[in-house]
Amino acid sequence: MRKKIEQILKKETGEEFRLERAPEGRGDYASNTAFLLAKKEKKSPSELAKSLKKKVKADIFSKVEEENGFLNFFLSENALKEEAFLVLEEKENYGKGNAGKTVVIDYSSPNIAKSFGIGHLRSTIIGQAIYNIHEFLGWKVIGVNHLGDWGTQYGKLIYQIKKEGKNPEKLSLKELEEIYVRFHKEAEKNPEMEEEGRKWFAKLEKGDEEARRVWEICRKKSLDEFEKIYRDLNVEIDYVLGESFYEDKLEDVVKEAEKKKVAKKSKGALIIEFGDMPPAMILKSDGSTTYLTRDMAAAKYRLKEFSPDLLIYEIGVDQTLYLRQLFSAVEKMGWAKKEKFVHVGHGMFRLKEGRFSTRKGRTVHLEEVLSLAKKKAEEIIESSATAKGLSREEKKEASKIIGIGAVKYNDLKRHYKRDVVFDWDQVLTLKGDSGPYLQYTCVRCESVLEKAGKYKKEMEELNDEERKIVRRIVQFEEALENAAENFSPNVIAEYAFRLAKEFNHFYDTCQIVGSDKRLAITDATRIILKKCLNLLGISVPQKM
RNA sequence: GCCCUUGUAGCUCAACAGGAUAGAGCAGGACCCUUCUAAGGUCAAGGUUGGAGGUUCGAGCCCUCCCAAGGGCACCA
Repeated sequence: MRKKIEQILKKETGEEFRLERAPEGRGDYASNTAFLLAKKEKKSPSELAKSLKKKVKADIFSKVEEENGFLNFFLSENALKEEAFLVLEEKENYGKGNAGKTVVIDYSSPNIAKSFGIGHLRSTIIGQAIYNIHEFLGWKVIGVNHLGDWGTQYGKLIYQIKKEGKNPEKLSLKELEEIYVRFHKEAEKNPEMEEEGRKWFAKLEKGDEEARRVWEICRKKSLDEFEKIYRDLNVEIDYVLGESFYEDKLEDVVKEAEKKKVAKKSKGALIIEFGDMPPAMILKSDGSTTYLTRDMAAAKYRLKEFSPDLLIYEIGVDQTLYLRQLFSAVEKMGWAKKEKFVHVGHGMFRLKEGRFSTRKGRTVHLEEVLSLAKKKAEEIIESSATAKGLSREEKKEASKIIGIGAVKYNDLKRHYKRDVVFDWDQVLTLKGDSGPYLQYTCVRCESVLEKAGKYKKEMEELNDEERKIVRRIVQFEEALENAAENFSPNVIAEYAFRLAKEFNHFYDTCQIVGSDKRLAITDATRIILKKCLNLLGISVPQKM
């Protein structure tokens, strides 16, 4: 809608317009074009705005006003209605794009031999939302789970397992994590253990049978566990291409880097220098590879295999420097321009008391969060009047959808960039600005529509309440676009919350059943809200 | 030490390119269920956008300095 109007305005006035949402009571769209022109032409903005106003004739507007240099555009009733009917017609396809480009998204990417911590939740959920949004806009999207399944840490783990004489088959992920923690504790006193760990990783890289066997077991166990969590979270990642996948591609990368003189020797290791950043290593002095070597191989592979227009890395902000180095290294190698790469660096979870720390026992396991959220939803659903009549099975299913929705939304409503202070009360909120609030509003629409039965797709004159919601519905595409451009699912979350809030107010003040126009508005609201939630990876229960 | 990021109501967060009166939720206060789902709604209260300068017709957003917090800086990933 906005783009359409911008085009019309350009045609009629010959000027570039960049519309923004108008403040309450000042129409539907506003423009500051006159101010921008005023600077260039040294004229008064107000004068310019007035002369621009005269040129605008499109009947998509009911009126155009000039106020202190701003131009305020009021959409005509017809334009609004037509757009609302379009929603009803196209349903869940309303707003679908046809970008025709390809994007590879690296997200979730947990480390193996560790339980899935709350830390990986953000990458998983935000990554999936960005995936959904791009897909809906017509991108070909390839999701990659860059599993952390290779590296010295597994040498250390194998060493410690052997030292403790444990049978890896019988260890749970939690126990593996504990063993790894013990290694670090002991290594503080015996630094030579670090060397042992590195040796075992070198063995692993050379294909040592024993090292290989233990590693395989750990990997398999982790994958099984992660699968379970992904299923719960309703997340499906197209490819699991862990770091180990690139094992046989690393030598080529190293050789190519040497040949192209991108890398050079330093203190027995092989490094890449950048000038504006500290150097990074691709080969350690003992000849084993690093994280960067594998990520370079991964980038090369993705570029070749998928020919993407864009590569998104949804990884914590603590990796910012590292990823800048990676993107720069890829460019130095001549594989792609670094502008093709984007790091969506989400802020880290923290506790009020400080950082999460496995060693200090300050951890929160995702499983625990999800099960508590489900439990709380279950309690509310039991005491809820509106969920009466649900069977026990249905209640259980609904609590699962609601609990998980709450956890996801709590994460997605924030701007990805900022740290999150982990607070049980907030994660488990089922009221107010929360996932369940949106789900509830959706279900509420559904319930009203069901009660009303069929309605005629007609709309007579809109009153203020009705108009307000239709205006909001029309803004959906803008929110969607904004979310995609900035890799910010929170824009959609916020938009959906606004719509839900306005709808609930409308619901409270207007009798819906019995009015075709109001039923049409309710239906459109339902479609858009559900779409928003789906894009965020949140399902809606039948009843709640 | 160097580099990056952040600072908005008591708490947790929004604010779409630098735009008009800075918006929500939670907590606390006063109300609304014999009308369509009260996980809802209404009203009131809550702010010198960390501080000081500057640029601009206009600054939470841009620049400089200061303060505070977080993160990163070669054999972890």
